[in-house]
Amino acid sequence: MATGRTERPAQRGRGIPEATVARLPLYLRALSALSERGVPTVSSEELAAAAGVNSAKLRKDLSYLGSYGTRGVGYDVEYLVYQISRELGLTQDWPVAIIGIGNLGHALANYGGFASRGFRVAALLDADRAVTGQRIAGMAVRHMDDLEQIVREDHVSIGVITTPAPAAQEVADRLVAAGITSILNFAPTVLSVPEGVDVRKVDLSIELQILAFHEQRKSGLDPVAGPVPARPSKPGERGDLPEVMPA
Amino acid sequence: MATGRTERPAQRGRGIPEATVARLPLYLRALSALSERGVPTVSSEELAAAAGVNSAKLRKDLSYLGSYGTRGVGYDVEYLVYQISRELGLTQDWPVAIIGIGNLGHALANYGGFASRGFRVAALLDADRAVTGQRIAGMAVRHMDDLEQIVREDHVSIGVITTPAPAAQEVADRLVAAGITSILNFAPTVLSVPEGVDVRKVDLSIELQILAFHEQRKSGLDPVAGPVPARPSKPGERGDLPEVMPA
DNA sequence: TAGATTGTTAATCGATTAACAATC
DNA sequence: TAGATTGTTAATCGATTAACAATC
Repeated sequence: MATGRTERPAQRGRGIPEATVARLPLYLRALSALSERGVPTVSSEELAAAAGVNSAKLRKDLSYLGSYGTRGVGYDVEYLVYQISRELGLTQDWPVAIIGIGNLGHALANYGGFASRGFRVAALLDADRAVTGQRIAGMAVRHMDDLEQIVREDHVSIGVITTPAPAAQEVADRLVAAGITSILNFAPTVLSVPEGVDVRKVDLSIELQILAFHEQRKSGLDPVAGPVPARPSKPGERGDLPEVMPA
Repeated sequence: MATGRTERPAQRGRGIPEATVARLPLYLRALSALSERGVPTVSSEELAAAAGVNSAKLRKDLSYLGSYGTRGVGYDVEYLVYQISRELGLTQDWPVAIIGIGNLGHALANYGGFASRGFRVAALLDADRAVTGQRIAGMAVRHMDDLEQIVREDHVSIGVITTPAPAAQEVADRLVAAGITSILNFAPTVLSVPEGVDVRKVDLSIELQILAFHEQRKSGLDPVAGPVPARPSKPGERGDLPEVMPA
């Protein structure tokens, strides 16, 4: 193999920080919008504003991919779209399987945002025979029994779990056994998976709880409604009297 | 006001790191499960395992709330549930409005995970008269025209945006104007809001893109499909020939 | 008392940011 | 050339982690 193969800029390859990877899709989205508007070039200042970050961070992030800008000019929109897409692995199509066709699975099956970004919903799966066979978004829902076959034949490497929480771990185990190495988990459970399998989670109620925390600070009140549980008494402390909580 | 009011442990109050706040809901979920099983106490090691973090991080996180454990014993499950709930502001009920009743809004309206965690879906709203009036999860969908009234009367402080992307900013503006100060945004857009308004976003396709990035590294291939856009020529460089990309 | 486990310290690591030399 | 803007450096900030004294 020629030496050129390994002569990547030092920062490329494995070395892209996770925080940067997580922002690349934001840049890509902003760039796609510019591309559709026919904008040929964009400065780090403009692109950063469109993506909702500051320009120093944007430039640092892009520098991990290489030197794709032009000083005094900015970045070529199309070229940068391509470079980021390639870095994220979106120049190929990723077949995705959705497991658990309840309300959320149903919504995701119909979600247009996947197809437009290099993902293809290859299969909808459910364990309930009352659901299998139904047609959703033009696809028949298949039974979980077909999982292994589908993964094999359609080269599915990403699974999306939208089952109820109690079923999620078992589904994850089956996905892993079938050869899937990336899981997007919507069930509110911690999944345990072997090394080498990536799990990302989306938890709707966790996001709300984080908002509630900040909302509480804003309103200034420290509201305590309902009974306050007794602090468990420790040996050496005076008894079982519920102590007054700091208001 | 008595001085005791301000004698909080130094680390309490404003000082809780964001990363810690984001993990408190995880601990709460794990603790709730333990509570339901009737487990009276738990060690940092056990709780950390249940929440999917390491125990040093868990102890550090909990130490920001106060000293609620007992050395040699662990944490009282019920007591810690209460303390975390209080810190997150979940001892009160948060009325939530969902705006945009498409597939996703529909799914969220039916999502049980909200009610069980101190949130109450107070209203479903849509701008489309073909949708308003429909009953979903036992509630009638109201028209956007009623937004201001609903926010006022039901004391809604959290809005969930599940509209298509092009409508999201306008909806956010109206929510803010109506007095809402926390927004959970599912639309794939960067929202601009005034200081003091919190926005959190959930973007399904971004999560998939992050998975795709890592998936690509695993498979080892650096697949380039389709045409490679020409690198924009810079003055001083040789012409417009598309350069060969690093494979 | 001996064993267990917390709460905290301090070291390390990674991410953010401002500033500016390089260069178009 | 002068103005604009990148790419990079270095300082700062925040988060993670191991280790262990405190203490139940």
